[in-house]
Amino acid sequence: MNNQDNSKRKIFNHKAIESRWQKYWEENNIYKTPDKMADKENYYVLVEFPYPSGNLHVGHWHAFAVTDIFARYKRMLGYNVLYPIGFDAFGLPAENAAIKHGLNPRKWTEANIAHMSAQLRSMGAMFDWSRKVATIDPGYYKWTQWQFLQFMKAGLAEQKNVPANWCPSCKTVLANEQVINGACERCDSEVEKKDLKQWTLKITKYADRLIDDLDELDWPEEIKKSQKEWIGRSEGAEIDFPIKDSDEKIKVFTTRPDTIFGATYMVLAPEHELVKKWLEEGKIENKEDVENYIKEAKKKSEIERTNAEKEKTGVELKGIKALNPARKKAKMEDSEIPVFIADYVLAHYGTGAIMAVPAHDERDYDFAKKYDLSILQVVACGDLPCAEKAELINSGPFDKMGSEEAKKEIVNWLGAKMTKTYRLRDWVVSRQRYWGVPIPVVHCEKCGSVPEKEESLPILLPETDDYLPSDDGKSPLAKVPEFVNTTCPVCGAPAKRETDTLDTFVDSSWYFLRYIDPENEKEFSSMEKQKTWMPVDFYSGGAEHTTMHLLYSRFWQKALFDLGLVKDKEPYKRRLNRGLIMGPDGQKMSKSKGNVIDPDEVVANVGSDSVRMYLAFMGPYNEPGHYPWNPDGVVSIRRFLERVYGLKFAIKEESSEELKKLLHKTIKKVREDSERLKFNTAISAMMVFVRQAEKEGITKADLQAFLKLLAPYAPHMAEELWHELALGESVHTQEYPEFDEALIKEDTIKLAVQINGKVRAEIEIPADASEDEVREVALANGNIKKHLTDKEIVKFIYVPGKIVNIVAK
RNA sequence: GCCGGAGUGGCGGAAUUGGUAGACGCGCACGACUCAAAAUCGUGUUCCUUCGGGAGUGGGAGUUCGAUUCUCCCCUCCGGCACCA
Repeated sequence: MNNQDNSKRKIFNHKAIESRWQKYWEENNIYKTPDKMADKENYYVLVEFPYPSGNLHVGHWHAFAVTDIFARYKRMLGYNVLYPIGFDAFGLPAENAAIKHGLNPRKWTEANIAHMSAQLRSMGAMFDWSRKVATIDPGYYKWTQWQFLQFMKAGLAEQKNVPANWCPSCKTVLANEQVINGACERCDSEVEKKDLKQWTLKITKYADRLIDDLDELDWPEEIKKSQKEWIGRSEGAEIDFPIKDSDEKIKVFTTRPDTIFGATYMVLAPEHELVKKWLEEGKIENKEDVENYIKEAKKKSEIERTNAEKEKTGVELKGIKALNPARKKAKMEDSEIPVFIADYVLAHYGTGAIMAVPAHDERDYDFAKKYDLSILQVVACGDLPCAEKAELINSGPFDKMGSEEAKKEIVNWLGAKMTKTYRLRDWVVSRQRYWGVPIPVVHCEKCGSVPEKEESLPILLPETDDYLPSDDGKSPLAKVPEFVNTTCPVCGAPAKRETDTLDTFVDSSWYFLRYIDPENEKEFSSMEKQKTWMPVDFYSGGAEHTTMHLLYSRFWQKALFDLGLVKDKEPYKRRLNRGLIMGPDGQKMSKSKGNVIDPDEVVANVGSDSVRMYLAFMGPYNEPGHYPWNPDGVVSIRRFLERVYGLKFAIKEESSEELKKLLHKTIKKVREDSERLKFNTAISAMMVFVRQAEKEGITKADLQAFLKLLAPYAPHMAEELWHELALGESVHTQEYPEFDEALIKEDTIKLAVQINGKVRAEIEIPADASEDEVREVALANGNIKKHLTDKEIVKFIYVPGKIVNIVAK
């Protein structure tokens, strides 16, 4: 047997305890969350809902079980806490499984949801299952379609030609956010650029607000910064450069209009409209060279083209000359400048054309050197090329003016305008795959692309057995005639349905609004419910969603806000990016590495409480570090819980003053650490307390207080002991214990005494001792005396309650 | 290249406003128990040491009575952006 008499730990049967209390909680509806409770404030704790894959993994436990600690803690503090659960259930894995194993994606997904739900219940989390949401339910996606229609009517959703990212392996387009280093986010295949007609959402219209509204959010700075950089706002001017002997103009975007007098040539992207036009009109003398260059540029992948290391190439458009508008207006020499095409200028950024200022831009400098173009310094910033802002030179009327001032002055003087440009592209939401929400649009020969009637929603995803995507960019839905052939909702003539489905990130852009009103058949989420729950108070999720889900759903919320459909312009008040659990070898868990930890197995061995508490103990929850799973670590938490269980045999009538003090210090520490998500140090404090209580015994009242502290961390164990000690209904409906400030204060304190910054002694003094008293005690100390022999005290420093430092020579 | 964040024992980590660096846990060592092992309990555990001490939070300088904490320079790792005009 594991339990000998010398052990204070007591083995418990975690399986019996878990099933007993999980059943009890369910039968008594402990976690059913009302929309309103008298004299309780609502608090909404959210975790990104999972994709229903085959099995729960450790990452799911880390996400849901540890956040559950926080939710339970808030609940005990007196909030009416909503902690919902659901499934983000459309998406490629189901479809790929269907193709590979001949399964039905809906059946496959629903089976996974059932299995995962059972696994999730084993966590003993305070999920309110009555609010469960799944994006594949017609009752849910009806509203996804409905919101899409509202966006369409508001001009926020439109079908247009875009340079789309095509994944040749998934055979669908992807949004920019879903292309990671030129590869598909899902399958890692290299993504191709194709011009395709796709449904897009106008997220770019919200670029400024998506940046500016970040300021009000209680989010980690690194997330805000990443989003800002992803949106990539840059402020500058749009300036027209006239073409010589023509009415045409080249519009450029520049952040440095102050350098315009040094623009000695221009560059257009090879795809620029004007190049096409001039070629057609026969204005370009070296037509063949130019056409060849364009062809070559097309062949290169995006990654090749945007590699800064690569030597710059380009071709001059012979027969075309542009005029530098500033030099011309100031009647200066050399206002006529050559025009090039070069692939270092990108068609989809700014205006697709630049004024090149080789003296003050490294890229332009390299290019000018290579093609022997003139380089003219116009800012006194040092050795060329230099981009620092400084006083202007060789700039006619603007000489001696500083860069910043000159920017505005020059733009004004030229009659140009200041403007902003963004890296962010519109969100391409159509997917050429089966397992998603059908886009509720009908294409009619007469009426064009028209929205479905709202009363026809949901447009159900049809049953089929051919899920194979095709190379021609058509969704498998195109192969289901009963689905495709319909009538126009406007004129009633025969028409064809849109066959693309929506990106799953659309489904997840509003799920938190459904949790608060899951049964509503009239609205996607009523204003009334929003008033009680929104915005989300605390949102925990993975760092990988920073520029995907987190950005999309903020946009979605803002778009709904503008339509008067939601009450908040931001969906999430506080956001936390969680860390990652690694394999025992410190590597990312993967089947091929054989370092995957199966939570079911560990839970079977040591119990749910041990697993959730170990995951909370590994490191600070609010720092997205990488924490290796230590199999011995989870066992150590189990040992801790056995000590806790053993405390019921250590109950005595009266406990020591010391233990009482320790209890109140522990309450303070655990409470504060839980609030700041430092569950690791909260657990450490509980361990210290338990060690002491075990040693000297504890009163029932003190144990009761401790169990309340433990309850959010080890809900089953806390409940078990609560009932064994006959303390009342459920520990989880109790109020959080308060600490007594008077008990935390010490009468005497231990003080380190340093000589010249080195600790030489430790003295014990009354907490309210005066400096003179402290000095007396310190100088009387034997070791201090010894170290002060032959030395003169220069200075005596006493920082009350902290330290004594004696400076001696 | 630019911008963030981080770097602390063998390992995960702690140190809330500058005040005894290494809490708590893992691992390891020794002891108790045992025929023995495991388990358990106890003790120790940053490094060096002539046992007086000395060094020490990536490296180097600085401010301070005192620096993991503040300032400057450098190195490494992680993340975001990157031919973005």
